[in-house]
Amino acid sequence: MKRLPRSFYARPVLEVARDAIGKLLVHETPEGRVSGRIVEAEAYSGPEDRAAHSYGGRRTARTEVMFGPPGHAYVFFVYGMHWNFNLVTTAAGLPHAVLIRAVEPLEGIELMAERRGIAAARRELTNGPGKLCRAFAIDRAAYGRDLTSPESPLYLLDGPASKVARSPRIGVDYAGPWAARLYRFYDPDSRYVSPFRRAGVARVK
DNA sequence: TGAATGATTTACT
DNA sequence: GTAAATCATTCAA
Repeated sequence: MKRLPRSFYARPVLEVARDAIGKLLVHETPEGRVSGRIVEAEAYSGPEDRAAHSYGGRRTARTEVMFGPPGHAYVFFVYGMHWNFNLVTTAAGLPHAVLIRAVEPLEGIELMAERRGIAAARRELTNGPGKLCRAFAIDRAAYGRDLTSPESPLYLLDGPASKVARSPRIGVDYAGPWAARLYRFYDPDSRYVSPFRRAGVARVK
């Protein structure tokens, strides 16, 4: 299997978010190799998107990597304890990114369980953006990493075709009309999709 | 320099 | 259902 090339990331952010479902996320660390099938992702299209960190063209040390070329990792820290992992997409100068919200564990499940401090069979292993970063040991060190570089221990592989459903994004109620947009993509058959607002997903306004 | 605040998770009631 | 945990980043002064 070959890691996904830059051309995968260098497309409109909604296409990348949709196509990310079913792809494989791999992280090789000294403790071992972990991988999983991406089952949930969200598109963020700053500077217009009020829900995006890059809204209004806000260019800071944190958002800087989103203004660079596609195929790099945007990793940020929230709520004082959780890391979130994004794919930088589209083109240099356009701060667009795809938040990876959930994966289905494939390899290194025991290592993930150890990092998470729960049983390997639990879906809580990787069914949320903060949880999967903990299980995959993704943190500040991964910020700005080129996912297409042969030397990068963190990368994406092609994966089996997947069903894809859409919904509004999670946790961005403050974003006004942008909160209603169907920018969240997920595999409706996966048990590892994040549990937030299960009922809300069916809510069609 | 200091205060406010999250693209969340977890443990409670 | 609600609330606490906990701190990097941001913005005002």
